[in-house]
Amino acid sequence: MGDTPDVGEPTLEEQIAAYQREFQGLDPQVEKIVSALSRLNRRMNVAYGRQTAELGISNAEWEVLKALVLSGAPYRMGPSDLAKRLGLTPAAMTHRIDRMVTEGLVTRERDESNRVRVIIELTTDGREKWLEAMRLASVFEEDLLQDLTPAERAVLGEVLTRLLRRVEHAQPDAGGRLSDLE
Amino acid sequence: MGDTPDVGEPTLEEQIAAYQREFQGLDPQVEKIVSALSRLNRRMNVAYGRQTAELGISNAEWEVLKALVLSGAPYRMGPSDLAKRLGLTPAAMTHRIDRMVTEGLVTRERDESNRVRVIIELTTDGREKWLEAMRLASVFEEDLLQDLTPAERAVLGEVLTRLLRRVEHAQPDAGGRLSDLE
DNA sequence: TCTGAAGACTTCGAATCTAAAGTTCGAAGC
DNA sequence: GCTTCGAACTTTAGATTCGAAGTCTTCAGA
Repeated sequence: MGDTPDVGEPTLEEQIAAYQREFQGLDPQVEKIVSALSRLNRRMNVAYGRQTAELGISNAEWEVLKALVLSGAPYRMGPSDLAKRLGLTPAAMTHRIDRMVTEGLVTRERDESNRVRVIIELTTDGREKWLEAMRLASVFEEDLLQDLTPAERAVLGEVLTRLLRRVEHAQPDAGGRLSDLE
Repeated sequence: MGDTPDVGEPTLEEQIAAYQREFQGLDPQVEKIVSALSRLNRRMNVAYGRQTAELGISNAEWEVLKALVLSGAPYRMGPSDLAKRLGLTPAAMTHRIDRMVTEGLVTRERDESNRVRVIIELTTDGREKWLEAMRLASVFEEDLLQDLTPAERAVLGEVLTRLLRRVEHAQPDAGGRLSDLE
């Protein structure tokens, strides 16, 4: 359980070695960074999923609560805005909202000034759930970064932000060769 | 659709500010690192998805090809090993293999020495697809890290590996408070 | 040999997502 | 005023997944 989480999964080092063996001309350092990023994110999502499950909500529902809270008071958004924010189709958003309404996490009502629009609003209960989830998540995150020195944290934050900007601002056929991502 | 998962998405800085506003007692630097990690990974997966789509395979199929290639020649694995490796249920693995067999990426045959077992083997075509996908992926990854100095790459790789180890070796009720992750 | 247990895979049903078609409402033009 | 177009949301059909039940094979013990 603790020591060998994934029975079939090779260690990061074994995986890098396998890449070198099967695909020539790969920079091991680049592959190490990319593989570690991917694995780290996967593990973190598993951890978040466990924590939110303890609160009786799914990871999907947590995403919706997060979007609503971060939009600021009065914690209202339309389904299509939520869908864009979460990267879902409007259809999936409709269903997800259905569930969350029956669970009392959000309310759905028509906008009286424009009856085509629908307003999704966070309930007090939904906001409480988000706060509880955040308390768990923040403890987890602090623990995760516990062994990093202040200097390491600073460098990590700066470098990751730079990489993110590079991916986000990638222009097709411009400076870099990165695909257009928007 | 999912091409623009972020039309309504706030910038990283805006999101950190929103967290500070809605949840007291959060370390902005920790949140910055965690948020950047999550976003970066999401963008990268979108990019990988586009590249594999160009080759006529899905991201899911790419994962299977990767597991088989990295297992080394003769590129054979059983369905349950593949399922463990990919984090799927055996049921999902059965269906995914079905598709890939009809597409000629892998073959499925019974193990004659133990007729309960099934052997999934990469086809030449499947191996070619993986190689093409790797060529695209490696170009993307090199471009992504292009602006990082050698020193930054070294620190990033080392720090990410350390974080990964911390998550993977987390002991319930031991040194850290991280939950058991598998 | 026979029988029961365990293992490996598949099948079945429910849940969730995407893509596309459908519905309702609002706004612009004739 | 009527019509048409477009926007916002919902509905429907198909795909993929998980959890649980089912099938087949192997192995150990009576």
